Amino acid sequence: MLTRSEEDHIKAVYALLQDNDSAFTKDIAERLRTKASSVTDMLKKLAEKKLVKHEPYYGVKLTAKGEAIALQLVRRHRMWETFLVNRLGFGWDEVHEVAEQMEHVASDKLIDKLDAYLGHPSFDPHGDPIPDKHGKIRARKTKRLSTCMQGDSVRIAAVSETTDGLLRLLDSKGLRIGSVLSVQEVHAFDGSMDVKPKSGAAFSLSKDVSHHLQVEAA
Amino acid sequence: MLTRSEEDHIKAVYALLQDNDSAFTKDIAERLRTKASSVTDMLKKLAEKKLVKHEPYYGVKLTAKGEAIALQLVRRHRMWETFLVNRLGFGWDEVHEVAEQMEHVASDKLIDKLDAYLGHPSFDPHGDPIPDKHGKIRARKTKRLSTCMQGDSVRIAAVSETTDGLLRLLDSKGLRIGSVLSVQEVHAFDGSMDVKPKSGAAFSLSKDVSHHLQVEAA
DNA sequence: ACCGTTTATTAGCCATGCCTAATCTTTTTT
DNA sequence: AAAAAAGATTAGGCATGGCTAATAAACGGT
Repeated sequence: MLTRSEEDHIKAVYALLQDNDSAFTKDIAERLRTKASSVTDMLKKLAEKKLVKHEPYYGVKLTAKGEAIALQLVRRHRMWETFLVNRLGFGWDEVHEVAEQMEHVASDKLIDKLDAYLGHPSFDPHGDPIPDKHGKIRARKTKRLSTCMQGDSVRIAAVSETTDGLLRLLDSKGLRIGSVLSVQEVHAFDGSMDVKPKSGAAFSLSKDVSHHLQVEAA
Repeated sequence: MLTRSEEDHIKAVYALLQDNDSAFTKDIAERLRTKASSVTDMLKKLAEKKLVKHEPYYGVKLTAKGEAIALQLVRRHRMWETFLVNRLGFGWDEVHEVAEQMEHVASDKLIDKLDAYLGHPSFDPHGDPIPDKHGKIRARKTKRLSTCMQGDSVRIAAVSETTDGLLRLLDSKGLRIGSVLSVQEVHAFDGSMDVKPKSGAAFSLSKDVSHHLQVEAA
């Protein structure tokens, strides 16, 4: 059995490995609102359990076993988010904290039954893929909106940050998963871009925002 | 904020106070599968927080504040049990452990929404009352089947023990919440009684069983 | 190639929540 | 009433998972 803290560290490493190919002590500490020295200790412990490969001073990767655990946690987290939004009527900006607690409830049978109850969803309310029972993630070819060029027409597939602020900003502009928009202009100066939704007036998005929007060709 | 262990101790005290008018260190320890000395430490801590009144050597009671917390925990526990059985299709003998974990998820909004989603249930799958948002418990006039006399006709209202063994035994005899049965004979020797369900043949129940069946007049 | 900055690690401390063993209290037996 | 038993508390120890301060390694700019 893993402790809650061990699970949190594995999840943090997994999340960081999505963007970079090695995870660093400092970033893990920041994510967990803890200190680098605490993280070093935990990495040592997880390395002994063969869940991570830790090269001191050079960052950490997950072993196959560690990744499998991370995928289960991601599965549980996204499944509960789906339940909270689709069944209980929470807003997509309200569910992260609660799911963070629920994901640590350990029962395979529970998640299997929940999966069936929700109709075996492949994506959570933020558009992120839900790993299946065996940890398989349904592949999609998406890219960041920030990498798109003038004239591209795209559909929003996922929002890769679950802070209240970003989600509420999208709500206020009428953007949600599935929204289709075309890129009007990209400003080299600050990376901001003007986009026009299918119906409605064009508006501008900062690079901070477009960077976190995963889109697919529309 | 309370820790998980603090919550567990408060719940144990509450449960013991249902049957006796003071809770003892030894019994709390047994319930929590821990040792008496650990319980003493925790009681001291809870007493400082004004959640229990602890008279060393003479047992412990809950303060109003402590009882309010216990009622919230009971509410969460029974609400999740209801969800697991009524929505996810778990058997009533399978849900205790999982609910034990889920009850520690802290979010008032979550429980409010779950309450509405389940249709504001007043009783859980074992027939136990679910305290409302303010901790009020819907009163019923029930008694233990073991206190009934020959000729009484009663309906099973609740099962006051959530061990797999008892629940499966009831399942095997076709007994569930709402079952109606009449008392044929009570044996003074061992306290066992012969009962006859509305439809079907009579059978015998040991005192261990009848003691845990809460019934109301049918 | 060196020096300063950034990042990691180690060493040592602390709180929590558990434990065992020893020492009370209270209750029960004789 | 004294002895024994049962139960509760205290004293002291241990593992976990945090922390700060001190040290070590890697990196970036000159």
